[in-house]
Amino acid sequence: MGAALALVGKGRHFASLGIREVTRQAGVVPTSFYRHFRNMDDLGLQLVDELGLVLRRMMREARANVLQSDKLIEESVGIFVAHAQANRSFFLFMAQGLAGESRAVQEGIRSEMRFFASELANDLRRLRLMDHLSDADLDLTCDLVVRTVAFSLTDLLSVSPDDDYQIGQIRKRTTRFLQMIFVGAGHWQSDGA
Amino acid sequence: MGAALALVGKGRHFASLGIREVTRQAGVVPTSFYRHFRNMDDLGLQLVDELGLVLRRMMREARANVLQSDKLIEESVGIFVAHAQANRSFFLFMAQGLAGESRAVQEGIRSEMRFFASELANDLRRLRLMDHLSDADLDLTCDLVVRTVAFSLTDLLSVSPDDDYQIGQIRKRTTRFLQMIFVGAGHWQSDGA
DNA sequence: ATTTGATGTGTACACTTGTTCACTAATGTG
DNA sequence: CACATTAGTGAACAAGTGTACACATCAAAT
Repeated sequence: MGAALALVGKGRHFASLGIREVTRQAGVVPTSFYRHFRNMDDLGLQLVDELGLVLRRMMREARANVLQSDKLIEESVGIFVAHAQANRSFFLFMAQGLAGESRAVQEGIRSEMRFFASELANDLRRLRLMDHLSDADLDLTCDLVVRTVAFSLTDLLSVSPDDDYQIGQIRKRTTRFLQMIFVGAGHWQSDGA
Repeated sequence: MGAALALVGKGRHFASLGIREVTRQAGVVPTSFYRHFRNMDDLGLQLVDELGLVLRRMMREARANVLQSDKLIEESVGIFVAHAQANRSFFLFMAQGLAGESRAVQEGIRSEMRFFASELANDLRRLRLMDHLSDADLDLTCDLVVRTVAFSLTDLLSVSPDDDYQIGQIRKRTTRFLQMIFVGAGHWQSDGA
C-alpha cells in the first residue's frame, strides 16, 4: 500500500498502476502481492479505509484547534491545507479516486465524504451555529462545504508543495468560498430561496 | 479520439488506456495511431480542445433558453444535466482529467473551466444581476458556481444514465447548492464577510 | 523443539505493450 | 491525368504484464 501511494505521489494515476510495478516499488517479488490483495481494486479499497483514518485525524485536530477561535473558517481551512500537504499522496489518491475506474473505490471515497459532512453538521449543531436551519438544510450546507473543500484539493495538489505563494492564494480563495456559502446559509429560508 | 472516448464511456479510465487498445477499438492497426498523435497525452490534449466546443455549445443553448425565464438557476442546471447525458463520455473524460496523470490535460481542463466561469460572470454583468458585487467578487462567485456544477458531474456520471429518479435528485440538489451560493453572493459584503 | 501460519522467492507461461520500418491504398490538388 | 500528401498495413522486436505453482524463511504458539 505504501508503494502504491508512493507511485501516486510521484505523479502516476492509480488506475494506470500494475501489480508488478507496485511490487517492484515495494522491493518485493510480484507474487508476494497476492499474499495481501486479490487485485489492484482490492488494494484501492484498503487504501480508502486508511484514508478514512487520515480524515478522522484531521477532524480531531480541527475540532481541538478551532473551538476557542473566532476565525472558525480560516482556521479550519488552514488545518485542511496543512494535512493535505502532510499526506499529499493520500489526498492525491482521494482526488483521483472520485472519478477513478473502480466503482467500489469511487463509492468508498464518496462515503467518506458523506461521513465527513455529517460530522461537520453535528459540530455546527452542537456549537449552536446555524441554528435557524432545518436538519435537511444544514446537511445540504455541509455537503456543499465539503465538496468545495474537496475541489480545492485539486488546485492544491496541482501546485508544487513548496510554492508557498500559490498555496496561500488557494487557502485564501477557499476561505472566501466557504464564507460566501455560510453567508448564504445564514440568510437561507429567511429571504425565501 | 472517438475510440478513446468510447472506452472511457465504457468505464475505463483514460490514464489506463494504451495505444494498442485504442487502435483496436478504432478498428485500425496500432501503427496508424502515430499518423495522428505522438502519444496518449497528445490525444488527451486534442480531446480537451473538442471538449471546449461541447462546452461552448452548452453555453449557447443555456443563454438562449434562459433569457426569458424567471427560474434562471433551475433552467440552467437542467440544460447542464441534459448536455452531460447527451455527451456522457466527454464529461466523463473531463471529470477524470481534473485529477488525471497528464499535467497538460489537467491544465487544459482547468483552463476551460476558467473560461466558462468568466463567460458566466460576463452574462451576469450584462443582465445587471449581482450588480453590487465588485468584479473580483463576481469572479469569485462564478468560480464557485462552476466548481459546484463540476462536482455534481461526478455524482451525475456515477449513476446509470436512465435512472431518472436519481438524476432528478441530483438536479434538485445542485439547484439548491447554486441557490444557496447566490443568496450568499446577494448578501456579500453588505453584511461584512 | 516442533509444528504452524504468514510472508517472501524463483521459475515459468502465455499474452500484451510501445515503437520501428518499409510498403500499399486512398485522397485531393496542380 | 499525374503527382504529392495523407492514412492505413504487416511483420518484427525487446520489454513488460498478470497469474500459477512449488519451494524457502521465519516468528509465534504449542
